[in-house]
Amino acid sequence: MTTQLSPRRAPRQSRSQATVTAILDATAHILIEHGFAAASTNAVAERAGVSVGSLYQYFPNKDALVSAVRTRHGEQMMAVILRALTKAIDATLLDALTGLIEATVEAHRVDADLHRVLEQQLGDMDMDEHHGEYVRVMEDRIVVLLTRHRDEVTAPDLKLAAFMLLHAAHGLIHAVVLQRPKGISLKHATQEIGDMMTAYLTAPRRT
Amino acid sequence: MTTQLSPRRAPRQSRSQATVTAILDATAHILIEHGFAAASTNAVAERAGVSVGSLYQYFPNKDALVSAVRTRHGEQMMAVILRALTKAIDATLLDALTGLIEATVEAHRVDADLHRVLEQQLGDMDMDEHHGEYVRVMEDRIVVLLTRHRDEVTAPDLKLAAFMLLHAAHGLIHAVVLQRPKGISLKHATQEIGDMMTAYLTAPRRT
Amino acid sequence: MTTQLSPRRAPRQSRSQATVTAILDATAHILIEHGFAAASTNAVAERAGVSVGSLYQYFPNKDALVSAVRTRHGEQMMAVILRALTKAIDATLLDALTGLIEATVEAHRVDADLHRVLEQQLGDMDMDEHHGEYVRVMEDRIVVLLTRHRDEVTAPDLKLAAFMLLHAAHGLIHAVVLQRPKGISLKHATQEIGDMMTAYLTAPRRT
Amino acid sequence: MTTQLSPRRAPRQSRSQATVTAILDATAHILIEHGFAAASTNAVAERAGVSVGSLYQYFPNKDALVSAVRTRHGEQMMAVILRALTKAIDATLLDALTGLIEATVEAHRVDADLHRVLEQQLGDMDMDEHHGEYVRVMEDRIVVLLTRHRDEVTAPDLKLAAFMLLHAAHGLIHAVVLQRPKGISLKHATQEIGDMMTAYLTAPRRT
DNA sequence: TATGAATGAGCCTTCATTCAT
DNA sequence: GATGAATGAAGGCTCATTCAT
Repeated sequence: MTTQLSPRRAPRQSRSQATVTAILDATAHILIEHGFAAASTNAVAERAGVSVGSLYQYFPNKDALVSAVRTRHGEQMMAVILRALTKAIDATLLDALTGLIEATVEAHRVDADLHRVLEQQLGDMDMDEHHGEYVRVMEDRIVVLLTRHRDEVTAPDLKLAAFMLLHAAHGLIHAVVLQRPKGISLKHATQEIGDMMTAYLTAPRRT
Repeated sequence: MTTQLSPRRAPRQSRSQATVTAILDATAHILIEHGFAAASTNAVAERAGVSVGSLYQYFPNKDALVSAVRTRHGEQMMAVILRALTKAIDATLLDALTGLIEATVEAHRVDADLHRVLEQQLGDMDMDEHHGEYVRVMEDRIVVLLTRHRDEVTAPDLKLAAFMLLHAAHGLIHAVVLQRPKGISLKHATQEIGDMMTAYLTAPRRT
Repeated sequence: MTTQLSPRRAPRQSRSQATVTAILDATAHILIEHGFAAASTNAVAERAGVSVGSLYQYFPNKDALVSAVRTRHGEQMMAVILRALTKAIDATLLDALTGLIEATVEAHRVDADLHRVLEQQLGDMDMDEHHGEYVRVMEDRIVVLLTRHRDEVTAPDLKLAAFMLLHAAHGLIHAVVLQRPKGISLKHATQEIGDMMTAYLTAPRRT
Repeated sequence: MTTQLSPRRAPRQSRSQATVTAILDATAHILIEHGFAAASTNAVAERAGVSVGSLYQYFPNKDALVSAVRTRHGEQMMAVILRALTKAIDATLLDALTGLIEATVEAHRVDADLHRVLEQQLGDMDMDEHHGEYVRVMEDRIVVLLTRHRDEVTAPDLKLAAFMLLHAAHGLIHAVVLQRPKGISLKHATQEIGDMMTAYLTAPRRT
């Protein structure tokens, strides 16, 4: 999780770091504004204000470039979410869940459009080596969270419960953030998701 | 919901209908087996056993072709789901939900690979004109379903509840069907999703 | 040795044959006039009066194109030489040798410039799969020729003698044809080569 | 024939001389090991342990670089051959010829691979300004040699004889060294070439 | 002088689309 | 209508060469 690629406009930043960042930003921007098909290496280079040659100095090929954008985006999202997860250590189950959901919503909002584009166009390539790991990490963390509140949770299988939580919430957050349904405020939606999760976790179970 | 995409002349299925179907099938097949990048119009035409020229007789351009595949796929999924919704008219709330979920799982399973590929590569194009409509139709139907069981449902806002149901279930079904997590049977997962939905709908609400 | 690619302006010649020939000719021409470096696929296509696309309809890649040019050239040369070899069946040894040399000179003259360019630039690629075979065929034929005149030939090892003949003559012919030394007529040179070969073959051997 | 390609300042070998040598060596090495296509200026510079910038300090462009390699190689070969020619001053004609052939074989063997690569890729460039001169020098020397043995030589035109000798032997040596034919030892081949040359020079001439 | 990041023309190749047959 | 050869814009990528440090 060594995230060095993220924003950092601090004192020293090598020339090349700046160039790499510019290229990554340009790629993301074109991806968002014009889609994958328009993200030619020439277009990216031009928008980044560098030559194609320079682009290839830092990325061996186009796939690596898109991959890097995806990695950076994934790292940013994970960072936000894990921070929330850490902060929730001593909270109520509901508060913890709410915090996690809010963080995830926030993470998706950071770069909602990029997120949308990135979720597409990956099939061909390596289908994001990191994505699977992220999911696993989050499932584990949620299991830890649920374990800490074992007495309140009626669900027998915590691993299953974590899986359910994660993917139900993800589906909802996606719908809320990316489709921006009218008539439902983000705040309200977040709360409602928390309610659903809580209901699921604490509902009386059929013996 | 059985749609005819093109001129229809002969009783059962005209010559051209057959050609269109062949082209659509070929496209879907290549999409599934070799991915979007391999789905060139020439490749599609060859696999369909027609000339590129013929392909362009029925589809103005490649986008229209992929669009048609997506539309057909969407229609098939909708057909399955709506049938379940209709069948569930007189069922228990839980049975109705379970039936709906099962149907959705089934719909996704029908052509899981195509579904996956299709979820990618849309950004550029029209982002599925129909998809939004489908979602709306389903939300409406779910509202109808919930209304019929108004007394059991504690959720105050049925439109919101429908939204929640739809997207939470969708996220889960996607995860279950497309990622095929080990250790969780499809049947068990379906049931668990039903439980979550029920728990959400019938949980005691804070006043 | 099925040479179908050679000049033939006879009655029926399919459209594509003409196109292939045009491309091959264009390639040869550029190779001769401007060298390997200038023989870009685009340049070749333009000179051939077709589009790059068409070029790639007939040749999978640039290497295949150059390879085809080389093959065609080789076939043409072999045809000339083998014809001479066949014609020499009943001739004197000296006449046979002279005929062979004349034919080889002629073969080299056919497209001396192309020959020169082609002798270069092959290292990278397959180094002409055919070239080795050609050499072998010629050595064999020469052995046959020498055998027919066994009594006149003092050289003990005919295979070695064939090797010597072939490569000595080749070196000389190259020098004569490609460097066009002043002061030595082609005719005279050819005769002198014949003399050298005869001298070698019939010289008294140390026991 | 020891040539200094560049500014010379320090007594034995200046700093830059060493750099030039390193660059030349690197070029030759890459040419031999990976072929012309791989010999990019960047690759050469890297292997030489200098920067591209430095490379361009000593060679105005890539052609000049390859040219220099060719020149150096040619000089080395010439040195070997001329030494043999000088040593043969008082020898028998046969011994002189044999010595010359052996030297030439040796010269070709010194860097057979480089020789092979260098024989390619010249068309575009200056076609070796020196090569022609070398040939001329050698022809002259051979004429001198033959003159010294005028009584043994039946060939009337010594210039022509020298031409014949040079190019026949060259063709043979190339075949022997570069193609390494199986079944013929280098020693045996050298001897046979000597025999052919002698046979040619001393054969009875038709009046 | 040495360095090596930056440049960008140009190369090979693909593929959506057209149109003469 | 059907065919498929032909088209050529555009894309990914390389590499000789330059120039600010």
